[in-house]
Amino acid sequence: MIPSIGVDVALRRGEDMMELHIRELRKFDEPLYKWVKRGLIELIGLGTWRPAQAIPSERKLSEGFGVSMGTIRRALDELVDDDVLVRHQGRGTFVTAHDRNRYLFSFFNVCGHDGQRIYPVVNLIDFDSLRADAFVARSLSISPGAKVVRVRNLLTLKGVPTLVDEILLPAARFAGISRERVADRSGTLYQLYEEQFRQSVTRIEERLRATVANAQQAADLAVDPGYPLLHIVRRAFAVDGTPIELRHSFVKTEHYEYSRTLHEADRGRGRD
Amino acid sequence: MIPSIGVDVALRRGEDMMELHIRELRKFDEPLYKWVKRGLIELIGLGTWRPAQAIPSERKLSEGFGVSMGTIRRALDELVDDDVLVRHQGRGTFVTAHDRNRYLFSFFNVCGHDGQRIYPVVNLIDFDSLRADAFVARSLSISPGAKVVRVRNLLTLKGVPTLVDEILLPAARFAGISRERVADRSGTLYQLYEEQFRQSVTRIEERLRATVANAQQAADLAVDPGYPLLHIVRRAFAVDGTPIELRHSFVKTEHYEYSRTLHEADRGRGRD
DNA sequence: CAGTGGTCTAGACCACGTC
DNA sequence: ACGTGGTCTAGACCACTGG
Repeated sequence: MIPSIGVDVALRRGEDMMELHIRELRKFDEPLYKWVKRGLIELIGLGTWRPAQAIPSERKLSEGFGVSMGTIRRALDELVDDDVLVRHQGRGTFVTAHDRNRYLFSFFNVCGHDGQRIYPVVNLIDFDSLRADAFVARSLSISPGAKVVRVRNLLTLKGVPTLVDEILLPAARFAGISRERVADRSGTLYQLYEEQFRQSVTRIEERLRATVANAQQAADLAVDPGYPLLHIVRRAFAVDGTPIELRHSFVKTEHYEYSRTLHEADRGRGRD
Repeated sequence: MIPSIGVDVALRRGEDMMELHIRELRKFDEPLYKWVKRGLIELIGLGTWRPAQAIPSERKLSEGFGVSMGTIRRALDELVDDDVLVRHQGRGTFVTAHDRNRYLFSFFNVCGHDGQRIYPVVNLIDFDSLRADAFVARSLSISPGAKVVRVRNLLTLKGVPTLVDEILLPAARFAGISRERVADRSGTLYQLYEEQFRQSVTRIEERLRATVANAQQAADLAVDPGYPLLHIVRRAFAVDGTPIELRHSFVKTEHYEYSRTLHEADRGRGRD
Protein backbone atom coordinates (compact mmCIF):
# COMPACT_ATOMS: atom_id res chain seq x y z
CA MET A 1 0.00 0.00 0.00
CA ILE A 2 1.96 3.07 1.22
CA PRO A 3 5.16 1.72 2.69
CA SER A 4 6.52 5.07 3.80
CA ILE A 5 3.51 6.27 5.75
CA GLY A 6 4.53 7.26 9.21
CA VAL A 7 8.07 8.09 8.20
CA ASP A 8 7.88 11.84 8.36
CA VAL A 9 10.48 12.78 5.76
CA ALA A 10 9.00 10.73 2.96
CA LEU A 11 5.80 12.72 3.03
CA ARG A 12 7.06 16.21 2.56
CA ARG A 13 8.66 15.48 -0.76
CA GLY A 14 6.41 14.29 -3.54
CA GLU A 15 3.34 15.06 -1.55
CA ASP A 16 1.14 15.42 -4.58
CA MET A 17 2.18 12.12 -6.07
CA MET A 18 1.73 10.41 -2.72
CA GLU A 19 -1.68 11.91 -2.30
CA LEU A 20 -2.70 10.74 -5.75
CA HIS A 21 -1.33 7.29 -5.02
CA ILE A 22 -3.26 7.15 -1.77
CA ARG A 23 -6.53 8.24 -3.27
CA GLU A 24 -6.23 5.68 -6.03
CA LEU A 25 -6.01 2.87 -3.52
CA ARG A 26 -9.12 4.06 -1.78
CA LYS A 27 -12.05 1.78 -2.23
CA PHE A 28 -15.18 3.25 -3.65
CA ASP A 29 -17.59 4.44 -0.96
CA GLU A 30 -15.33 3.29 1.84
CA PRO A 31 -15.07 5.57 4.87
CA LEU A 32 -11.69 7.21 5.28
CA TYR A 33 -11.13 5.65 8.70
CA LYS A 34 -11.64 2.16 7.25
CA TRP A 35 -9.01 2.92 4.67
CA VAL A 36 -6.65 4.14 7.38
CA LYS A 37 -7.37 1.00 9.37
CA ARG A 38 -6.61 -1.25 6.42
CA GLY A 39 -3.43 0.71 5.77
CA LEU A 40 -2.26 0.30 9.35
CA ILE A 41 -3.08 -3.42 9.34
CA GLU A 42 -1.08 -3.78 6.15
CA LEU A 43 1.87 -1.85 7.55
CA ILE A 44 1.85 -3.92 10.73
CA GLY A 45 1.61 -7.07 8.63
CA LEU A 46 4.65 -5.94 6.65
CA GLY A 47 6.59 -5.70 9.88
CA THR A 48 6.95 -1.91 9.80
CA TRP A 49 6.41 -1.94 13.55
CA ARG A 50 7.06 -5.12 15.53
CA PRO A 51 4.92 -6.34 18.44
CA ALA A 52 5.47 -4.27 21.60
CA GLN A 53 6.89 -1.41 19.51
CA ALA A 54 5.26 2.00 19.33
CA ILE A 55 3.65 3.20 16.12
CA PRO A 56 3.88 6.91 15.17
CA SER A 57 1.88 9.35 17.26
CA GLU A 58 -1.62 10.31 16.26
CA ARG A 59 -0.42 13.69 15.06
CA LYS A 60 2.21 12.13 12.81
CA LEU A 61 -0.22 9.57 11.46
CA SER A 62 -2.68 12.36 10.81
CA GLU A 63 -0.06 14.18 8.75
CA GLY A 64 1.17 11.01 7.07
CA PHE A 65 -2.22 9.80 5.94
CA GLY A 66 -3.41 13.30 5.19
CA VAL A 67 -6.55 13.01 7.32
CA SER A 68 -7.60 14.70 10.53
CA MET A 69 -6.70 13.36 13.94
CA GLY A 70 -10.31 12.46 14.59
CA THR A 71 -10.26 10.09 11.65
CA ILE A 72 -6.96 8.58 12.80
CA ARG A 73 -8.40 8.11 16.27
CA ARG A 74 -11.43 6.32 14.92
CA ALA A 75 -9.20 3.88 13.02
CA LEU A 76 -7.01 3.36 16.09
CA ASP A 77 -10.11 2.85 18.26
CA GLU A 78 -11.20 -0.04 16.08
CA LEU A 79 -7.73 -1.55 16.06
CA VAL A 80 -7.65 -1.34 19.86
CA ASP A 81 -11.06 -3.03 19.94
CA ASP A 82 -9.65 -5.74 17.69
CA ASP A 83 -6.72 -6.02 20.08
CA VAL A 84 -4.18 -5.21 17.41
CA LEU A 85 -3.01 -2.10 19.23
CA VAL A 86 -2.75 -0.97 22.85
CA ARG A 87 -2.77 2.63 23.98
CA HIS A 88 -0.80 4.01 26.91
CA GLN A 89 -1.59 7.56 27.80
CA GLY A 90 1.50 9.73 27.81
CA ARG A 91 3.63 7.01 26.20
CA GLY A 92 2.19 6.09 22.87
CA THR A 93 0.30 3.47 20.90
CA PHE A 94 1.87 0.02 20.63
CA VAL A 95 1.46 -3.09 18.55
CA THR A 96 0.02 -5.74 20.88
CA ALA A 97 2.65 -8.08 22.30
CA HIS A 98 1.50 -11.67 22.36
CA ASP A 99 3.02 -13.99 24.91
CA ARG A 100 2.64 -17.74 25.01
CA ASN A 101 0.15 -17.88 27.86
CA ARG A 102 -2.10 -15.54 26.04
CA TYR A 103 -2.47 -17.76 23.03
CA LEU A 104 -2.44 -20.95 24.99
CA PHE A 105 -5.31 -20.14 27.29
CA SER A 106 -7.19 -17.64 25.19
CA PHE A 107 -8.36 -20.34 22.83
CA PHE A 108 -7.61 -23.52 24.75
CA ASN A 109 -10.65 -24.30 26.80
CA VAL A 110 -9.93 -27.74 28.17
CA CYS A 111 -9.57 -27.99 31.93
CA GLY A 112 -9.95 -30.47 34.77
CA HIS A 113 -13.34 -31.25 36.28
CA ASP A 114 -12.38 -28.97 39.15
CA GLY A 115 -11.88 -26.11 36.70
CA GLN A 116 -8.11 -26.11 36.96
CA ARG A 117 -6.07 -25.20 33.91
CA ILE A 118 -3.36 -27.57 32.85
CA TYR A 119 -0.44 -27.03 30.48
CA PRO A 120 -0.69 -29.66 27.77
CA VAL A 121 2.27 -31.58 26.38
CA VAL A 122 2.04 -31.53 22.58
CA ASN A 123 3.37 -34.32 20.38
CA LEU A 124 3.44 -34.07 16.61
CA ILE A 125 2.23 -37.40 15.24
CA ASP A 126 1.85 -36.60 11.56
CA PHE A 127 2.69 -33.93 8.98
CA ASP A 128 1.77 -34.09 5.30
CA SER A 129 -0.07 -32.19 2.59
CA LEU A 130 -3.12 -32.87 0.46
CA ARG A 131 -5.62 -31.20 -1.83
CA ALA A 132 -8.66 -29.39 -0.47
CA ASP A 133 -11.96 -31.14 -0.99
CA ALA A 134 -15.18 -29.15 -1.27
CA PHE A 135 -15.76 -28.87 2.49
CA VAL A 136 -12.19 -27.86 3.32
CA ALA A 137 -12.10 -25.39 0.43
CA ARG A 138 -15.29 -23.73 1.62
CA SER A 139 -14.13 -23.68 5.22
CA LEU A 140 -10.82 -22.04 4.37
CA SER A 141 -12.13 -19.84 1.54
CA ILE A 142 -9.76 -21.40 -0.97
CA SER A 143 -10.27 -23.18 -4.30
CA PRO A 144 -11.12 -26.88 -4.34
CA GLY A 145 -7.93 -28.77 -5.13
CA ALA A 146 -5.68 -26.10 -3.60
CA LYS A 147 -2.78 -27.41 -1.56
CA VAL A 148 -3.40 -27.84 2.14
CA VAL A 149 -0.96 -28.74 4.89
CA ARG A 150 -2.13 -31.22 7.51
CA VAL A 151 -0.72 -31.45 11.03
CA ARG A 152 -1.80 -34.07 13.54
CA ASN A 153 -1.04 -33.58 17.21
CA LEU A 154 -1.62 -35.56 20.36
CA LEU A 155 -2.07 -33.53 23.54
CA THR A 156 -1.30 -35.12 26.86
CA LEU A 157 -2.50 -33.63 30.14
CA LYS A 158 -0.69 -34.82 33.25
CA GLY A 159 0.39 -37.97 31.47
CA VAL A 160 -3.10 -38.77 30.17
CA PRO A 161 -3.51 -38.72 26.36
CA THR A 162 -6.56 -36.50 26.14
CA LEU A 163 -6.91 -34.81 22.78
CA VAL A 164 -6.06 -35.47 19.14
CA ASP A 165 -5.94 -32.57 16.70
CA GLU A 166 -6.10 -32.57 12.93
CA ILE A 167 -5.07 -29.14 11.68
CA LEU A 168 -5.49 -28.01 8.07
CA LEU A 169 -3.71 -24.92 6.78
CA PRO A 170 -3.93 -23.28 3.35
CA ALA A 171 -0.40 -23.85 2.00
CA ALA A 172 -0.42 -20.55 0.11
CA ARG A 173 -0.45 -18.61 3.37
CA PHE A 174 2.19 -20.77 5.01
CA ALA A 175 4.94 -20.88 2.41
CA GLY A 176 7.95 -22.86 3.61
CA ILE A 177 6.18 -24.62 6.46
CA SER A 178 7.77 -27.96 7.26
CA ARG A 179 7.56 -30.80 9.73
CA GLU A 180 10.69 -29.47 11.41
CA ARG A 181 9.42 -25.95 11.83
CA VAL A 182 6.22 -27.25 13.36
CA ALA A 183 7.92 -29.80 15.59
CA ASP A 184 10.78 -27.60 16.79
CA ARG A 185 8.77 -24.55 17.77
CA SER A 186 9.00 -23.22 21.30
CA GLY A 187 5.47 -21.88 21.83
CA THR A 188 2.00 -22.57 20.55
CA LEU A 189 1.02 -23.14 16.95
CA TYR A 190 -0.67 -19.73 16.86
CA GLN A 191 2.61 -18.13 17.89
CA LEU A 192 4.28 -19.98 15.02
CA TYR A 193 1.64 -18.64 12.62
CA GLU A 194 2.24 -15.14 13.87
CA GLU A 195 6.00 -15.07 14.15
CA GLN A 196 6.97 -17.04 11.09
CA PHE A 197 4.08 -16.49 8.70
CA ARG A 198 2.63 -13.16 9.86
CA GLN A 199 -0.79 -14.71 10.40
CA SER A 200 -2.29 -13.47 13.67
CA VAL A 201 -5.37 -15.24 14.94
CA THR A 202 -7.90 -12.82 16.38
CA ARG A 203 -11.12 -14.81 16.27
CA ILE A 204 -12.16 -18.42 16.32
CA GLU A 205 -15.43 -20.14 15.62
CA GLU A 206 -16.12 -23.50 17.20
CA ARG A 207 -18.78 -26.14 16.74
CA LEU A 208 -19.06 -29.03 19.13
CA ARG A 209 -20.62 -32.43 18.71
CA ALA A 210 -20.55 -35.73 20.48
CA THR A 211 -19.17 -38.69 18.57
CA VAL A 212 -17.56 -42.05 19.20
CA ALA A 213 -13.91 -42.96 18.69
CA ASN A 214 -12.88 -44.67 15.47
CA ALA A 215 -10.02 -47.16 15.44
CA GLN A 216 -7.29 -44.56 14.89
CA GLN A 217 -8.58 -42.18 17.59
CA ALA A 218 -9.10 -45.06 20.00
CA ALA A 219 -5.49 -46.10 19.55
CA ASP A 220 -4.18 -42.54 19.98
CA LEU A 221 -6.22 -41.88 23.09
CA ALA A 222 -5.89 -45.34 24.63
CA VAL A 223 -9.63 -46.07 24.74
CA ASP A 224 -11.83 -48.66 23.10
CA PRO A 225 -13.46 -47.90 19.74
CA GLY A 226 -16.94 -46.57 20.44
CA TYR A 227 -15.81 -44.51 23.44
CA PRO A 228 -17.63 -41.11 23.45
CA LEU A 229 -15.50 -38.17 22.34
CA LEU A 230 -16.12 -34.46 22.14
CA HIS A 231 -15.60 -33.40 18.54
CA ILE A 232 -14.65 -29.74 18.11
CA VAL A 233 -14.54 -28.20 14.63
CA ARG A 234 -12.69 -24.93 14.82
CA ARG A 235 -11.97 -22.24 12.31
CA ALA A 236 -9.40 -19.56 13.16
CA PHE A 237 -9.53 -16.16 11.47
CA ALA A 238 -6.83 -13.57 10.80
CA VAL A 239 -7.16 -9.85 11.45
CA ASP A 240 -8.62 -9.29 8.00
CA GLY A 241 -11.36 -11.83 8.65
CA THR A 242 -10.11 -14.60 6.36
CA PRO A 243 -9.94 -18.14 7.74
CA ILE A 244 -6.39 -19.43 8.13
CA GLU A 245 -6.92 -22.68 9.98
CA LEU A 246 -9.43 -25.50 10.08
CA ARG A 247 -9.01 -27.81 13.05
CA HIS A 248 -10.75 -30.96 14.18
CA SER A 249 -10.16 -31.86 17.82
CA PHE A 250 -11.32 -35.04 19.50
CA VAL A 251 -11.33 -34.86 23.28
CA LYS A 252 -11.55 -37.64 25.83
CA THR A 253 -13.65 -35.94 28.51
CA GLU A 254 -13.20 -38.53 31.20
CA HIS A 255 -10.90 -36.39 33.35
CA TYR A 256 -10.96 -33.11 31.45
CA GLU A 257 -13.70 -31.11 29.83
CA TYR A 258 -14.41 -28.13 27.64
CA SER A 259 -15.28 -24.99 29.56
CA ARG A 260 -16.57 -21.54 28.68
CA THR A 261 -18.04 -18.57 30.46
CA LEU A 262 -20.50 -16.47 28.50
CA HIS A 263 -21.55 -12.98 29.42
CA GLU A 264 -24.85 -11.39 28.70
CA ALA A 265 -23.13 -8.69 26.67
CA ASP A 266 -21.77 -11.38 24.33
CA ARG A 267 -25.17 -12.28 23.02
CA GLY A 268 -25.31 -12.61 19.29
CA ARG A 269 -21.77 -13.86 19.08
CA GLY A 270 -22.89 -17.44 19.17
CA ARG A 271 -23.65 -17.48 15.51
CA ASP A 272 -22.09 -14.77 13.41
CA MET B 1 -16.01 23.29 31.64
CA ILE B 2 -19.29 24.01 33.37
CA PRO B 3 -21.94 21.78 31.83
CA SER B 4 -24.66 23.11 34.08
CA ILE B 5 -24.62 26.36 32.11
CA GLY B 6 -25.95 24.59 29.07
CA VAL B 7 -28.43 22.78 31.24
CA ASP B 8 -29.65 25.98 32.80
CA VAL B 9 -30.09 27.53 29.42
CA ALA B 10 -32.12 24.59 28.28
CA LEU B 11 -34.28 24.76 31.39
CA ARG B 12 -34.98 28.42 30.93
CA ARG B 13 -36.27 27.58 27.51
CA GLY B 14 -38.70 25.25 29.22
CA GLU B 15 -37.50 22.08 27.54
CA ASP B 16 -38.45 19.58 30.21
CA MET B 17 -37.30 18.28 33.54
CA MET B 18 -34.74 15.79 32.42
CA GLU B 19 -31.76 18.10 32.68
CA LEU B 20 -32.67 19.16 36.21
CA HIS B 21 -32.69 15.59 37.32
CA ILE B 22 -29.44 14.78 35.60
CA ARG B 23 -27.51 17.78 36.79
CA GLU B 24 -27.33 16.45 40.32
CA LEU B 25 -25.65 13.28 39.14
CA ARG B 26 -22.60 15.02 37.74
CA LYS B 27 -19.39 13.65 39.20
CA PHE B 28 -16.16 15.57 39.28
CA ASP B 29 -13.22 14.25 37.29
CA GLU B 30 -15.59 12.22 35.18
CA PRO B 31 -15.49 12.60 31.40
CA LEU B 32 -18.48 14.46 30.05
CA TYR B 33 -19.51 11.62 27.80
CA LYS B 34 -19.67 9.25 30.78
CA TRP B 35 -21.97 11.68 32.52
CA VAL B 36 -24.15 11.90 29.43
CA LYS B 37 -24.18 8.12 29.22
CA ARG B 38 -25.25 7.69 32.83
CA GLY B 39 -27.87 10.36 32.36
CA LEU B 40 -29.33 8.59 29.36
CA ILE B 41 -29.31 5.24 31.16
CA GLU B 42 -31.16 6.82 34.07
CA LEU B 43 -33.72 8.48 31.81
CA ILE B 44 -34.32 5.21 29.99
CA GLY B 45 -34.64 3.44 33.33
CA LEU B 46 -37.22 6.00 34.40
CA GLY B 47 -39.25 5.14 31.33
CA THR B 48 -38.78 8.50 29.60
CA TRP B 49 -38.48 6.58 26.36
CA ARG B 50 -39.92 3.09 26.14
CA PRO B 51 -38.23 0.16 24.35
CA ALA B 52 -38.48 0.48 20.56
CA GLN B 53 -39.16 4.19 20.88
CA ALA B 54 -36.86 6.83 19.46
CA ILE B 55 -34.84 9.06 21.75
CA PRO B 56 -34.24 12.70 20.76
CA SER B 57 -31.92 13.33 17.85
CA GLU B 58 -28.24 13.90 18.44
CA ARG B 59 -28.62 17.61 17.76
CA LYS B 60 -31.42 17.92 20.32
CA LEU B 61 -29.51 15.89 22.89
CA SER B 62 -26.49 18.08 22.26
CA GLU B 63 -28.57 21.15 23.02
CA GLY B 64 -30.35 19.52 25.95
CA PHE B 65 -27.21 18.34 27.70
CA GLY B 66 -25.27 21.41 26.73
CA VAL B 67 -22.40 19.48 25.17
CA SER B 68 -21.17 19.14 21.63
CA MET B 69 -22.51 16.55 19.25
CA GLY B 70 -19.21 14.73 19.30
CA THR B 71 -19.59 14.13 23.03
CA ILE B 72 -23.19 13.00 22.58
CA ARG B 73 -22.08 10.62 19.86
CA ARG B 74 -19.41 9.12 22.07
CA ALA B 75 -21.99 8.44 24.81
CA LEU B 76 -24.40 6.98 22.26
CA ASP B 77 -21.61 4.84 20.78
CA GLU B 78 -21.02 3.21 24.15
CA LEU B 79 -24.72 2.67 24.72
CA VAL B 80 -24.98 1.04 21.31
CA ASP B 81 -22.01 -1.17 22.24
CA ASP B 82 -23.80 -2.09 25.45
CA ASP B 83 -26.88 -2.89 23.38
CA VAL B 84 -29.02 -0.32 25.17
CA LEU B 85 -29.62 1.69 22.00
CA VAL B 86 -29.86 0.93 18.29
CA ARG B 87 -29.15 3.44 15.54
CA HIS B 88 -30.97 3.57 12.23
CA GLN B 89 -29.50 5.98 9.73
CA GLY B 90 -32.06 8.44 8.47
CA ARG B 91 -34.62 7.39 11.10
CA GLY B 92 -33.19 7.94 14.54
CA THR B 93 -31.78 6.27 17.64
CA PHE B 94 -34.02 3.83 19.47
CA VAL B 95 -34.14 2.13 22.83
CA THR B 96 -33.40 -1.54 22.23
CA ALA B 97 -36.48 -3.72 22.24
CA HIS B 98 -35.67 -6.82 24.24
CA ASP B 99 -37.88 -9.53 22.91
CA ARG B 100 -37.75 -13.23 23.50
CA ASN B 101 -35.06 -13.63 20.87
CA ARG B 102 -32.63 -11.81 23.07
CA TYR B 103 -32.66 -14.32 25.88
CA LEU B 104 -33.29 -17.25 23.61
CA PHE B 105 -30.27 -16.80 21.41
CA SER B 106 -27.96 -15.09 23.85
CA PHE B 107 -27.42 -18.28 25.80
CA PHE B 108 -28.83 -20.91 23.44
CA ASN B 109 -26.00 -22.03 21.25
CA VAL B 110 -27.46 -24.96 19.37
CA CYS B 111 -27.76 -24.53 15.63
CA GLY B 112 -27.91 -26.55 12.43
CA HIS B 113 -24.75 -27.89 10.79
CA ASP B 114 -25.07 -25.05 8.29
CA GLY B 115 -24.97 -22.56 11.15
CA GLN B 116 -28.64 -21.69 10.93
CA ARG B 117 -30.48 -20.80 14.13
CA ILE B 118 -33.67 -22.65 14.84
CA TYR B 119 -36.47 -21.83 17.26
CA PRO B 120 -36.89 -24.79 19.59
CA VAL B 121 -40.24 -26.13 20.69
CA VAL B 122 -40.10 -26.69 24.46
CA ASN B 123 -42.11 -29.41 26.22
CA LEU B 124 -42.20 -29.71 29.98
CA ILE B 125 -41.84 -33.40 30.81
CA ASP B 126 -41.36 -33.28 34.56
CA PHE B 127 -41.63 -30.92 37.54
CA ASP B 128 -40.85 -31.86 41.12
CA SER B 129 -38.71 -30.90 44.06
CA LEU B 130 -35.93 -32.57 46.01
CA ARG B 131 -33.16 -31.93 48.51
CA ALA B 132 -29.74 -30.72 47.42
CA ASP B 133 -26.96 -33.26 47.59
CA ALA B 134 -23.37 -32.15 48.13
CA PHE B 135 -22.64 -31.44 44.46
CA VAL B 136 -25.84 -29.49 43.85
CA ALA B 137 -25.42 -27.54 47.08
CA ARG B 138 -21.90 -26.51 46.15
CA SER B 139 -22.93 -25.64 42.60
CA LEU B 140 -25.79 -23.42 43.75
CA SER B 141 -24.06 -22.05 46.86
CA ILE B 142 -26.80 -23.38 49.15
CA SER B 143 -26.80 -25.73 52.14
CA PRO B 144 -26.85 -29.47 51.58
CA GLY B 145 -30.40 -30.65 52.10
CA ALA B 146 -31.94 -27.33 51.06
CA LYS B 147 -35.01 -27.58 48.88
CA VAL B 148 -34.41 -27.55 45.15
CA VAL B 149 -36.95 -27.43 42.32
CA ARG B 150 -36.32 -29.67 39.35
CA VAL B 151 -37.67 -29.02 35.85
CA ARG B 152 -37.16 -31.40 32.96
CA ASN B 153 -37.71 -30.21 29.41
CA LEU B 154 -37.55 -31.76 25.98
CA LEU B 155 -36.55 -29.42 23.16
CA THR B 156 -37.58 -30.27 19.63
CA LEU B 157 -35.99 -28.62 16.61
CA LYS B 158 -37.92 -28.85 13.36
CA GLY B 159 -39.76 -31.89 14.65
CA VAL B 160 -36.60 -33.66 15.78
CA PRO B 161 -36.28 -34.29 19.53
CA THR B 162 -32.81 -32.92 20.08
CA LEU B 163 -32.15 -31.89 23.66
CA VAL B 164 -33.22 -32.89 27.15
CA ASP B 165 -32.72 -30.45 30.00
CA GLU B 166 -32.64 -31.06 33.72
CA ILE B 167 -32.88 -27.73 35.51
CA LEU B 168 -32.27 -27.29 39.23
CA LEU B 169 -33.33 -24.10 41.01
CA PRO B 170 -32.81 -23.10 44.65
CA ALA B 171 -36.40 -23.02 45.93
CA ALA B 172 -35.65 -20.14 48.30
CA ARG B 173 -35.10 -17.79 45.38
CA PHE B 174 -38.13 -18.98 43.45
CA ALA B 175 -40.91 -18.84 46.03
CA GLY B 176 -44.26 -19.83 44.60
CA ILE B 177 -42.89 -21.53 41.50
CA SER B 178 -45.20 -24.25 40.22
CA ARG B 179 -45.59 -26.64 37.35
CA GLU B 180 -48.28 -24.39 35.90
CA ARG B 181 -46.23 -21.22 36.01
CA VAL B 182 -43.36 -23.00 34.27
CA ALA B 183 -45.56 -24.70 31.70
CA ASP B 184 -47.80 -21.74 30.89
CA ARG B 185 -45.11 -19.15 30.34
CA SER B 186 -44.96 -17.33 27.04
CA GLY B 187 -41.23 -16.77 26.68
CA THR B 188 -38.03 -18.41 27.80
CA LEU B 189 -37.29 -19.70 31.27
CA TYR B 190 -34.85 -16.84 31.83
CA GLN B 191 -37.65 -14.39 31.06
CA LEU B 192 -39.73 -16.18 33.67
CA TYR B 193 -36.93 -15.86 36.20
CA GLU B 194 -36.64 -12.17 35.46
CA GLU B 195 -40.29 -11.20 35.27
CA GLN B 196 -41.77 -13.31 38.04
CA PHE B 197 -38.88 -13.81 40.44
CA ARG B 198 -36.65 -10.79 39.74
CA GLN B 199 -33.67 -13.00 39.00
CA SER B 200 -31.85 -11.68 35.93
CA VAL B 201 -29.25 -13.93 34.40
CA THR B 202 -26.18 -12.00 33.32
CA ARG B 203 -23.54 -14.68 33.09
CA ILE B 204 -23.38 -18.37 32.49
CA GLU B 205 -20.61 -20.90 32.86
CA GLU B 206 -20.70 -24.04 30.78
CA ARG B 207 -18.70 -27.25 30.78
CA LEU B 208 -19.06 -29.73 27.98
CA ARG B 209 -18.33 -33.43 27.83
CA ALA B 210 -19.14 -36.31 25.55
CA THR B 211 -21.21 -39.11 27.01
CA VAL B 212 -23.55 -41.87 25.89
CA ALA B 213 -27.32 -41.99 26.30
CA ASN B 214 -28.78 -43.89 29.24
CA ALA B 215 -32.13 -45.63 28.93
CA GLN B 216 -34.20 -42.59 29.92
CA GLN B 217 -32.35 -40.20 27.62
CA ALA B 218 -32.45 -42.68 24.77
CA ALA B 219 -36.22 -42.93 25.10
CA ASP B 220 -36.66 -39.14 25.26
CA LEU B 221 -34.46 -38.48 22.24
CA ALA B 222 -35.54 -41.49 20.19
CA VAL B 223 -32.08 -43.03 19.94
CA ASP B 224 -30.55 -46.31 21.11
CA PRO B 225 -28.86 -46.46 24.50
CA GLY B 226 -25.15 -45.88 23.95
CA TYR B 227 -25.73 -43.15 21.35
CA PRO B 228 -23.17 -40.31 21.83
CA LEU B 229 -24.58 -37.18 23.44
CA LEU B 230 -23.12 -33.79 24.20
CA HIS B 231 -23.46 -33.21 27.94
CA ILE B 232 -23.54 -29.55 28.95
CA VAL B 233 -23.37 -28.58 32.62
CA ARG B 234 -24.41 -24.97 32.97
CA ARG B 235 -24.54 -22.60 35.88
CA ALA B 236 -26.40 -19.31 35.48
CA PHE B 237 -25.49 -16.34 37.66
CA ALA B 238 -27.51 -13.31 38.77
CA VAL B 239 -26.26 -9.75 38.67
CA ASP B 240 -24.75 -10.10 42.14
CA GLY B 241 -22.73 -13.11 41.05
CA THR B 242 -24.66 -15.79 42.93
CA PRO B 243 -25.64 -18.93 41.03
CA ILE B 244 -29.41 -19.26 40.50
CA GLU B 245 -29.62 -22.21 38.15
CA LEU B 246 -27.82 -25.50 37.59
CA ARG B 247 -28.69 -27.17 34.33
CA HIS B 248 -27.71 -30.43 32.69
CA SER B 249 -28.41 -30.59 28.97
CA PHE B 250 -27.99 -33.65 26.79
CA VAL B 251 -27.84 -32.89 23.09
CA LYS B 252 -28.21 -35.21 20.14
CA THR B 253 -25.72 -33.64 17.71
CA GLU B 254 -26.71 -35.61 14.66
CA HIS B 255 -28.41 -32.70 12.92
CA TYR B 256 -27.63 -29.86 15.31
CA GLU B 257 -24.53 -28.82 17.17
CA TYR B 258 -23.21 -26.47 19.79
CA SER B 259 -21.62 -23.34 18.36
CA ARG B 260 -19.59 -20.44 19.72
CA THR B 261 -17.48 -17.65 18.34
CA LEU B 262 -14.64 -16.49 20.54
CA HIS B 263 -12.84 -13.23 20.09
CA GLU B 264 -9.27 -12.61 20.96
CA ALA B 265 -10.38 -9.84 23.30
CA ASP B 266 -12.31 -12.40 25.36
CA ARG B 267 -9.17 -14.16 26.50
CA GLY B 268 -9.17 -15.17 30.12
CA ARG B 269 -12.88 -15.76 30.13
CA GLY B 270 -12.49 -19.42 29.47
CA ARG B 271 -11.87 -20.18 33.11
CA ASP B 272 -12.94 -17.45 35.49
C1' DC C 1 10.31 19.95 29.98
C1' DA C 2 8.30 18.16 25.43
C1' DG C 3 5.46 14.65 23.62
C1' DT C 4 1.84 11.41 24.15
C1' DG C 5 -2.98 9.91 24.29
C1' DG C 6 -7.81 11.51 26.40
C1' DT C 7 -11.36 14.59 25.93
C1' DC C 8 -14.09 18.14 23.76
C1' DT C 9 -15.76 21.74 20.53
C1' DA C 10 -18.48 23.80 16.68
C1' DG C 11 -19.14 23.30 12.91
C1' DA C 12 -19.25 20.84 7.81
C1' DC C 13 -21.08 17.75 4.05
C1' DC C 14 -22.99 13.23 2.84
C1' DA C 15 -26.21 8.98 2.66
C1' DC C 16 -30.36 7.49 3.94
C1' DG C 17 -35.38 7.13 5.25
C1' DT C 18 -39.80 9.34 5.47
C1' DC C 19 -43.20 12.34 3.97
C1' DA D 1 -37.83 18.65 1.09
C1' DC D 2 -36.54 17.62 5.49
C1' DG D 3 -34.57 15.47 9.47
C1' DT D 4 -31.89 11.64 10.75
C1' DG D 5 -27.45 9.35 11.72
C1' DG D 6 -22.51 8.68 9.35
C1' DT D 7 -18.39 10.77 8.42
C1' DC D 8 -14.87 14.28 8.73
C1' DT D 9 -12.31 18.56 9.86
C1' DA D 10 -9.00 21.60 12.41
C1' DG D 11 -8.26 22.88 15.94
C1' DA D 12 -8.40 23.26 21.62
C1' DC D 13 -7.04 22.05 26.50
C1' DC D 14 -6.16 18.39 29.72
C1' DA D 15 -3.67 14.35 32.24
C1' DC D 16 -0.06 11.57 32.04
C1' DT D 17 4.79 9.77 31.02
C1' DG D 18 9.41 10.18 30.23
C1' DG D 19 14.00 12.24 30.20
